[in-house]
Amino acid sequence: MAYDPTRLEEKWQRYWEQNATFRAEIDPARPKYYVLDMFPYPSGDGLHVGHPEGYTATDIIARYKRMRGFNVLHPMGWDAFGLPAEQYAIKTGTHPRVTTERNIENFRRQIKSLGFSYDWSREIDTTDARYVRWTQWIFRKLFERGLAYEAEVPVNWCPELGTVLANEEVIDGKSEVGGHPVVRLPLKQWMLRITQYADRLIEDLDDLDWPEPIKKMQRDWIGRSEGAHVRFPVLGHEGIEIEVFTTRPDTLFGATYMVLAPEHGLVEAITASDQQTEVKAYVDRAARRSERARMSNSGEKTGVATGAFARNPTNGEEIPIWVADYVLAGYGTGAIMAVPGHDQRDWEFAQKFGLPIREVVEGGNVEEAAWTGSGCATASDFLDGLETDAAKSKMIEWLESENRGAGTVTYKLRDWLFSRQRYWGEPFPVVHHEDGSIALVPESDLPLVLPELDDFKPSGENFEAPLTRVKDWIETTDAEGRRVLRDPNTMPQWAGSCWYFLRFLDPMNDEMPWSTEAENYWMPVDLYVGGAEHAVLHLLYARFWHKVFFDLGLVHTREPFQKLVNQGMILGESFRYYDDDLADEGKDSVTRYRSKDIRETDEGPVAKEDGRALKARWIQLGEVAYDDEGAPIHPQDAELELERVVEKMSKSKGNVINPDDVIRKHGADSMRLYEMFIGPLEKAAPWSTDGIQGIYRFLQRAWRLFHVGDDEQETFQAPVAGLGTDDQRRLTTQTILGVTEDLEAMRFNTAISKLMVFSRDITKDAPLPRESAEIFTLLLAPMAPHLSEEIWLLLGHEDTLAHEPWPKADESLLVEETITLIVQVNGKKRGEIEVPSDVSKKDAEQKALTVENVLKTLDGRQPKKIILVAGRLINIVG
RNA sequence: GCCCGGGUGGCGAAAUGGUAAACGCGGGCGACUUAAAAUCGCCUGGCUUCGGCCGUGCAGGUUCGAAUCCUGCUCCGGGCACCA
Repeated sequence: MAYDPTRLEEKWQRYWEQNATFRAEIDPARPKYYVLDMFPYPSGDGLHVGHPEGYTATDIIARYKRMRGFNVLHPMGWDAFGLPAEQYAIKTGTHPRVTTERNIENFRRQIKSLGFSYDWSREIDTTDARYVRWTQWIFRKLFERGLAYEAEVPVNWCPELGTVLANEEVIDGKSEVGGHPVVRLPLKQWMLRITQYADRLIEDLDDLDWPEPIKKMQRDWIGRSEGAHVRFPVLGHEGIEIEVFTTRPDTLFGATYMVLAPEHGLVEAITASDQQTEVKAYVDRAARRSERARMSNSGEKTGVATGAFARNPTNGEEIPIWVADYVLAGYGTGAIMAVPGHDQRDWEFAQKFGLPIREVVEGGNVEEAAWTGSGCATASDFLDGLETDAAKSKMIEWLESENRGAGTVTYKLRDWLFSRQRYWGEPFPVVHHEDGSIALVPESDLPLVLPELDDFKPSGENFEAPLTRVKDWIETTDAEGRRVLRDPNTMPQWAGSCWYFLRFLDPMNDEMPWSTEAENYWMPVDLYVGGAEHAVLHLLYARFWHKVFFDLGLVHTREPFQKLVNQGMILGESFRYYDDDLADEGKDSVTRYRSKDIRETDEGPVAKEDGRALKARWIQLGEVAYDDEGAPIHPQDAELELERVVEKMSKSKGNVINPDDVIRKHGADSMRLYEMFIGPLEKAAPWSTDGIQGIYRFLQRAWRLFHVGDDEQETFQAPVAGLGTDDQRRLTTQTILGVTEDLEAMRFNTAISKLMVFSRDITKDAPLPRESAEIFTLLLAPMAPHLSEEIWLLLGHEDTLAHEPWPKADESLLVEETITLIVQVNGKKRGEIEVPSDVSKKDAEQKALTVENVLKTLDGRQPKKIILVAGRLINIVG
């Protein structure tokens, strides 16, 4: 039989399933290894080639670790609540549950077709009532601990989506999903007190084996800063003080004015009567300006004086109080002391409005720019002469002893806005009493399931969730028969993914979310692989919940994910041109442009010729035509040359590769190997339709190592008995060492290249020996499991190779009697010499100096110095 | 603006102080074939007066020796962005 991936892959996938080959059970006698993928949201588009990249990497590690004797937990599931299903429901009336089930079905089929070694008996679905029950159970715990609370907060309301979004889900004033505009308004919402864990979320990063940039992004996101709170009394308003936060208490003597954010609560109270109109106008305007507009002209400072003054507590100076939107209401206290000498923003503001600038730290020239570095304090009374750090401490001491302020820590991280005005999510397990108090739904009543609904539209105008309309669900009675209201909000999609890695440990448990026994054995996750887009959101939220579980005694590790790897994106090759059909009318008179005839401007692409506005267009991958030189051209217009662009795959760009097609044509093993071969896992790389051919050829060559005859009449040929020649044994040993090292370091691309070298050279001078044949099959198995299992069977083994021990290398075979040394003169290669492997420096030198080319280059000069690098080279300096 | 990551053949890439370009794609030549495909073998950085010379974004530096370490610049990708 010729190599027929479809036949083999179906056969072995069936075998693994029927024999439960990858079922994982707790076994205290063996070391465990938990390897996890970020589980997918099952979208309607199905899998794209990007998904299997990370899944293949974890699968190779899972299979490799099994062969190394580990008890491997490798599960898969579905993060299935989410906006797309709900939006599809709004459009078509199809219930999200129906869409979700269909999509899961398709995802499962596709993922299974790649032959991953998941323990499917542990499959979970976050929308399953048996799962939702425990998500709600966890919410109860959060509520009981005071970590969940309701608050009237300014939220990001997205009219288009009809819901609020977390700060993290808003990018440049637009929703991360769909790019719809977002406005700020105050609403009552569920919040989770993640800020209480801010310090631990920073500190515990230190011991994690994560990419440094991801750790840094998390630290920056939490944004811890140390400083002081200082209270400034307002003149003429007995008892009113403005509290500010500063990281530079050492510059207090340089504070020459103060600024309140427009939203600050004291603005109205302190504004002088003759400034009322102006201040009110400014505040109103700031409220109307979206976050985006405020940021876009960040350079230009605006503001207005309140006419009020405050007293600087250190020197008694009276300083003016302004209102300006460069001070953010949500950070610190929403008010600042302005030190224009030593803060660039204050400096710019002071320049524009003619406020005094004073130097209180030496080191710069405050006439020209703010000096934000450290230095000796000056013009600061009792701080004079102290270095910045000492001055800070001294000032905090003074503030505390005078009761004017105190040292403190502030974070950029806000509490987590945890409710959404959506249908397709977990309902909150709470009821609201008529007196406004909140009670938890008793544990025995969980899960609280979603009521049925026909119309999924958000009721946009009142900022209400769709569930508000289900009166007979919302209105209910509690155990004592009192009328109570359920909460119409649902949890955000993050809720399910905050703890799914724990549910995998014990997915059928209906007594507890997971058992202590399972948690003790399996946790933490040893390897977690997923996209870098989850660097802050998912990973921060999941770490937060995990720490709460730790405090509750539900888990025994501080951190859930010991090692994290971000896989790079697989990019697509697309073919672009431009036209002037801006309104997409498809009219006949459209003019098309080659990429070289356009120019990018801030407003978008324009024609170089006449500057008219253009729109980018793409030709679908399969429809591109080629001219005689092989250059891509428009299928209907041979004159129109297309531009090859490597970019993220998307439907609109026509560059999406469907894994089903790839598997049909070349098989799952080829797909797996190709994705691992195109480059380092962490790096983005373009999909190449030609490239997979090379991998397919390699697998065919591997197959033919064990077969004779032509395509029609190929029969298995058993390897010859024994260990083979010395060269064969050496090559086999080198391959074991190389592949093992590469797999340990997750360098799959170089591991594959070593197997290619083996398959090319092993039969060069002698037929394939059994020893090498078996070793090769086992080394290839984690990467191309279907092909390897079939060969293993042909070699006469009855059982799967999934639990065969990993080959051991006999390193003594690598020791050679003679080696080749490179001979360099002044660092340049001039020849080679054969020497005994334990050659002395003297002997090597003597021999090197007989090489004709070396003598010629030296041209009679005496060697000044000789460097011998054992086993590699000898360098003669002369 | 600030902070990361990166720049090596026509392309994906190897090599992290010691022979630059392993492995693969693409291209060329040859074998097999009536022919083609498939397969197998060899060649494939540039220049060359055939001795060599040049070559890892650019300019310097450290070193016997630098893609690798250091300084400055440049371009590309990502993150953050008035956080006091």
